[in-house]
Amino acid sequence: MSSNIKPTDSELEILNILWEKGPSTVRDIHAELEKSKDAGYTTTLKLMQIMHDKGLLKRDTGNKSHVYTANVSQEKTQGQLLKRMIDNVYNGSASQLVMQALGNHKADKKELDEIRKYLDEISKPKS
Amino acid sequence: MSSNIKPTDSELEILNILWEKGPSTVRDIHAELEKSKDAGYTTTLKLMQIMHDKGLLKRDTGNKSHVYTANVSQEKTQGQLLKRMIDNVYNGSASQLVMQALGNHKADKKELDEIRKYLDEISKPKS
DNA sequence: ATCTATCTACGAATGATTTCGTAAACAAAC
DNA sequence: GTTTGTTTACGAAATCATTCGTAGATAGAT
Repeated sequence: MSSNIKPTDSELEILNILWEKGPSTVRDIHAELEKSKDAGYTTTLKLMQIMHDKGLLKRDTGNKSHVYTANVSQEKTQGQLLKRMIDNVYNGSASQLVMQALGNHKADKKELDEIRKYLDEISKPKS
Repeated sequence: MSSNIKPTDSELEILNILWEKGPSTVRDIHAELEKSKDAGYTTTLKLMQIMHDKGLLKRDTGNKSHVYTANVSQEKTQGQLLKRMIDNVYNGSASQLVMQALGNHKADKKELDEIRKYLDEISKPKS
């Protein structure tokens, strides 16, 4: 596999911002990060440079301020982390994870209905 | 919070074995671990000593071979890790995690029915 | 052209995890 | 009691993530 994604927690914070906001400079990301934690600017810069080295980000160096973009999709990353979680924490049982997620986080009625609908859909033999 | 559990991957492997097998010596754990990876005996020992220092394990030093037991429950640990995952990876949306888990890991019919039953149960106003 | 702001690059310190070698304690067998 | 094998304890190396200081490049304003 060329793609075995395992971002750290800090890297995930940055990816989340990039997924939501789209292409951003270090300054942009740092401004967002500062809302919830405090870190030095060069810390954020270094993190993003490392992520670029790892292939998690790509960047456009055309301007003075480089513009970074996520180089991994949100869905694929979520999927990989989820699979790791199911394997390592739930011993391979996705349904057990699902039930614990439903139980602990009291989704509201609308969400539950949505899930039910989704269940029906994937149960249908024909699309 | 006295309990903010964040075991590393290696620590989780050991916890999984202890949860399944119950109280075990370092030798026991190491024998299990060797089935899937190779690590030195003293590596396993050191890991378990650190886990004991952290409060993840408790131990009985009565005999020559100390007997270790998990000092955190499987459910609580799963719950904490799951919550962290929902917050950090799914931006707080449990239902989105659920749907991706259902979609990617094609649970079989029996599992799906089980989940549906569970859904109905937690939807009921009265227990 | 010079000054000022900002940005990148680099290197190093810190801290945590993982690994393992070595020594000392211990028990069982001889 | 001495040897042999197993166990614990300790310390240190190797790796990785995180943090930040400093230097040099760059663009814009005066």
